[in-house]
Amino acid sequence: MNYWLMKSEPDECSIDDLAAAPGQTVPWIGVRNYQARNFMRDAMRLGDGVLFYHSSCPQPGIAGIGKVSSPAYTDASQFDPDSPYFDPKSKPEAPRWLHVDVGFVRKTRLLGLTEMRQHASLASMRVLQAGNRLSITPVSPEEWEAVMDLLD
DNA sequence: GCCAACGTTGGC
DNA sequence: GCCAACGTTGGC
Repeated sequence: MNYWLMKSEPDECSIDDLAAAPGQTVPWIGVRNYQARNFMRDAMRLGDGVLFYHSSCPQPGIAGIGKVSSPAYTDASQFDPDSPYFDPKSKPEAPRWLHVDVGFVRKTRLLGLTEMRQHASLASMRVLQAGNRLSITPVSPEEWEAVMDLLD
């Protein structure tokens, strides 16, 4: 069992959108960063825990809990010229980009970024490191537990 | 809207 | 394979 923090812009998909989605599951399409892709392809397992993080919004922070609900599979949007995620260099016989599905577990209070920074127990989290831009980052069991303690 | 960080691209 | 230019992310 692994744990992850996954960033989503609430304008595109908020924790409420995830809860309201068919099957309470959304395909995590649009990842166009190799490190993040490799996490999905090589390290994610069904049932892994997900901290659902709202980014690029007035109140960035952890907004809920999700879970990995599919293995990694081809992201079809890379072949769609009308998609903002279109990648003209990706070939159907060798797809570059993959994604998993993420399922809803529960909504939490918003654990804001500024509050996260105030807790020494979270100081090691990748999302808090200067210059971090990765949309998917691993979370250690200790970090996961510390977040759960703060959410309860 | 600013800007720091950092990944990607492409010329050489 | 180096590295400057450029684009993107994302908090503020």
